[in-house]
Amino acid sequence: MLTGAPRGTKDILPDQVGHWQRIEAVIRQICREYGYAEIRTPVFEHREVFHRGVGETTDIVQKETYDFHDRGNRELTLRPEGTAPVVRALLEHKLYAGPLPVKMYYVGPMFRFGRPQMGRQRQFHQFGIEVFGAAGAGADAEVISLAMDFYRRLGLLDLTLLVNSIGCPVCRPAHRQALCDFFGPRATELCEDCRNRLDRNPLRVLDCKQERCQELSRGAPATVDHLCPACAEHFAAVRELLEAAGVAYTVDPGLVRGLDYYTRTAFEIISRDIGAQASVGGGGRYDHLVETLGGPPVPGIGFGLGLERLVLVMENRGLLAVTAEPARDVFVAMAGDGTGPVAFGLVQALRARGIVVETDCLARSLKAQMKTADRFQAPVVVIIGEAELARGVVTVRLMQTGEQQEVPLAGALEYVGGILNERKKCAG
RNA sequence: GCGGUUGUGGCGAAGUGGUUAACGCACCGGAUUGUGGCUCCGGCACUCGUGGGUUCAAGUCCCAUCAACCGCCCCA
Repeated sequence: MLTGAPRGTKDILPDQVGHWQRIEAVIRQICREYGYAEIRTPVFEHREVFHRGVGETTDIVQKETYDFHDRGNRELTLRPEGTAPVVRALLEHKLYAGPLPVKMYYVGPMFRFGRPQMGRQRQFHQFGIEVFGAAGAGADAEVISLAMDFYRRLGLLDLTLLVNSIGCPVCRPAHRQALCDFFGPRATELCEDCRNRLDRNPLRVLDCKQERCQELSRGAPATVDHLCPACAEHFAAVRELLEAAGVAYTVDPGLVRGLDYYTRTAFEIISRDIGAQASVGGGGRYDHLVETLGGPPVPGIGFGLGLERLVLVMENRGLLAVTAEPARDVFVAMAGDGTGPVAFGLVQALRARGIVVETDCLARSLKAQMKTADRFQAPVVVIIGEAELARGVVTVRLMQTGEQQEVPLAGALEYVGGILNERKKCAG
C-alpha cells in the first residue's frame, strides 16, 4: 500500500462518525447545563508546558511525548493531555482575574507515543473539564458527578468509580517517609521500576501492577491514613457530597494516577470490558499546578476521559446502533436527453426550501435510480423524462403506494412541498 | 520499549509447495428495451501486507520489514 495512516492513528469513517457526533452532542449539552464553557487550545505547546506541568518524572513526559523542533528551532510538543494547555491559556489570558470559579471544557485529539493496542492509540481524543479557583469540596463533587452523569446519559450505568486522596505538600513528606520506612527493608524484592519509584515517588509503588509488588504493598501505609487535618476534612467533605448526590464510589487507597500535578482528590472510572485498558476516565485536584506553571496560587480540579475507549465500551454493550444512511425526503430521477438541467434546477429549488433531496449524477438507468431512491428511503420520487420534458410536466411517485401523478413543472415545487408537509403532519 | 498471535479482492472467509487462487456479503449491470423488494443471470483480484531468500515450482517454507490484535508497561 502506498499510503496508510501512521501507526497508532485511525480514520473515523462516515459510518462511525455518527457515534462521535452523538457523544459530542451529549458533551455539549451536559457542559451547558453544568455551566462549563468550551475552550480550544493548540494541539502543540512549548515543551516546557508539559515538562513542568505534567511532571518531569512521569512516564508520559519521559517516554511518550511527541517532541519536535519547528523551522524556527522552537522546542514543541504535541499535547499528551489537556490540563496543562488549559492552565497555560488561563495564565496567558489571565482568566483567573475574572469571576471565579472559571469552568471550562475541551474536546480534541491528544498524542502519546506508546505501543498501540486495543483502546490505546497514539492519537486519541479526550473530553475533559477543568475548574479553577474553587478550593472547596463542592468543586470536587461537581466534577466527579458531572463525569458520572455523563456516562449515565450515554447508558453506562455500572462503571466503577474509584476515589482516593493523595494528600498535599503538607502531609506528603510524612507519608513519603512512612512508605520509605515500610518498603526500604524489602526494597530488593520490588521490581526494578519500583526500586526507582522508591526514590522518586514512592507513592507510585502502591499502584504497581506486578504481583509481587502488590503483595509487598499489602499493609503499606495508605495515603488516607496520613492526611493532614485539612486534607482529611476535605476528603470527608467530598465523600459526604458524593453520597448526598447518590454517586456510588469505592475508596481505593492504591489509586495514585500517573500525573505529578495531582493533590488531594484523585479518581478514576474503570470498565472491565475493554481489555487491559480498563480506565475510561479519571481526574483529580491540582491545587499547585497553576503556580508550577508560573501563575498565582489558583486551585484547580478536573477530569479527562478517552473518547475511543468510550466508543469501545458502548459498542461492546450495543449502545451504539449502526448508523443508517440518513434518509432523503425526495429523489429526483431523470431519463433522457436534456433532462439534466431541468432536474438539477428542481433539485436546487427543493433544497433551497430545506428539503433533503438526492439525485443521480452517474447518468444511470431509471431503474438504477429507482433502486437508489428506495435505498435512501425517499418517500417521494420526481421523475423527469423526455416525454415529461416535452409536455412541461414531471411525474411524482409516492414510493409507499406506488401512486403516480403528473404535475406541471412550474407547480412541482409546491406540489412536492405539500406532500411532504402532509406526511409530516401524519407522522407527528 | 519487551513478549506473543495474525496479515488472502471493499468486508467475511477457503486454500495439505505444483494447472487460469473457492465461496458468501457488498457493489455494478441485465431479465423484450422509462420505474423500487425478492428471485434469476452476468460483471468486478496480472494476485495472496511489503521486500528479500530457498526451490524446477511458494499464498503455502525461511528471513527481514510494516501493520493490527493480545499480554507487560503506561494511561485515555
